[in-house]
Amino acid sequence: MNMTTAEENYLKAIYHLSDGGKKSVSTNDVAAEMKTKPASVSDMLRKLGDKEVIEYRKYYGVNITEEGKKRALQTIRKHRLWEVFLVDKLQFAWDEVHEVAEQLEHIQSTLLIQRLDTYLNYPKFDPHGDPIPDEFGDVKARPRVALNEMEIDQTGQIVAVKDSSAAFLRYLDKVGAYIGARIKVLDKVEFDGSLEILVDQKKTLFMSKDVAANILVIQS
Amino acid sequence: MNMTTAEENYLKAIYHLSDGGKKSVSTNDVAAEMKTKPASVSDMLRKLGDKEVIEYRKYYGVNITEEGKKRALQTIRKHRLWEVFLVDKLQFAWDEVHEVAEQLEHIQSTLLIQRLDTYLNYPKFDPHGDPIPDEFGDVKARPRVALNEMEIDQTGQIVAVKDSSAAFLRYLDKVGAYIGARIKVLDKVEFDGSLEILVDQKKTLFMSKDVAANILVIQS
DNA sequence: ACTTTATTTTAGATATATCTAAATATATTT
DNA sequence: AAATATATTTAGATATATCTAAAATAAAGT
Repeated sequence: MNMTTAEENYLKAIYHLSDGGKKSVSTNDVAAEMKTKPASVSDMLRKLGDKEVIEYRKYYGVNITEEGKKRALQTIRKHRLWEVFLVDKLQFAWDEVHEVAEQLEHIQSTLLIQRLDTYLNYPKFDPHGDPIPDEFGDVKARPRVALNEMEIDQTGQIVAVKDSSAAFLRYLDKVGAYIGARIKVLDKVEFDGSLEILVDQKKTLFMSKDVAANILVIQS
Repeated sequence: MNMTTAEENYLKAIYHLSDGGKKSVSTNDVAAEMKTKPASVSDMLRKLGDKEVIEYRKYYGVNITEEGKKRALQTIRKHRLWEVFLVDKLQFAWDEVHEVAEQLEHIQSTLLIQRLDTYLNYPKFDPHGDPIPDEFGDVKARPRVALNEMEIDQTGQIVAVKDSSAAFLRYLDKVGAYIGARIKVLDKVEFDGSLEILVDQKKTLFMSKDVAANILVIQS
């Protein structure tokens, strides 16, 4: 059962919005994510329901099925492999690749993806640090480390905080070190363990060892 | 003015059938080439005519315009660059690449094609020996050599004959050495200059120096 | 519980790309 | 020049993917 490009894109959006199938997703949320109208989403949900990649109850939103999850992960796998190709081989910057990868992910050829994977030497993470599912849809979770444990020149992405008090989150927000931010350790002061951090390739900030110890990072 | 994948494919077919814009092309011929019905072709020709990439007079077939030629050549350029990528980098066999390249050629990104061209080291010919147009649509003609002048292990494609008498063409047809056939010189006999030739990677045949001298080949 | 608000679906369009069947135009034959 | 054959177009469907406007349903507030 083949899916059109539009169907693949909707399924991917539902997968992401549902946090990998954990939550159910509303029509309105899908419409916002896809930058289209709820009416169009209703049409598409009916179709995806018919294909049994989602479970669709009218007026009550959708849940992705196991089959749907598998298919979404295959599309994500293709997207991220192409991103690695564009950055590693064609010298794209990591923020230039998304639009092109959105197109490339819909190319249909199992052989192509196998060969590309081999050619790229079986990468486990894309240029944004996101994990690449294997051909069975399994994802390798990247171990999280506290920011203060990272070495100079190492890069990563902020994924969580240990201390989630409002005051701490306000501070993080203020300095731009939000969840999802790309960071690089520019310097570490031996005396007090404080760090100099580059956030999103533009903003530099200093933080104490205690603050850094509360920020969890996946390395890339 | 953007074109859909279907429009690009029709335009490419018309470009090939018209021999690069030299002849006009009939609706039926396009239908046969596209493996579709003449009625569908009529619809599409009207649309391509509106976009001024072809000149369309009802009941009298089409001629491709200069703008249409330029666009067809860009699609061909992309197709052939992707073929080089698939063969050189991903280890595809030259007869496995067409279907995938048909999809890849429609990816829209000028930067992607520039970078791919650079990455592949500006190839001038694809794995089938066909020339790759440059970004302005200019094509480097590959010099043609007589088959008897080729060395052992050299490969190429039969593109023309010097003696085009019916008898000679009948002979070529009989042995499978038609225009467009891929050939490889397996052996040359020094005594009489006769050759052993592999045709289309399957059929071996022997031919005299005189016959070979009348066959023109582009090398690949 | 009833009313209001927000969300979601349906109905009816539009645009692309295709088809079959019927009509029409061109080309060929006698 | 009329009849026949071939090629081509038009008319009317179908399927996908989208939209707007109206109707229906669910959720929230009083």
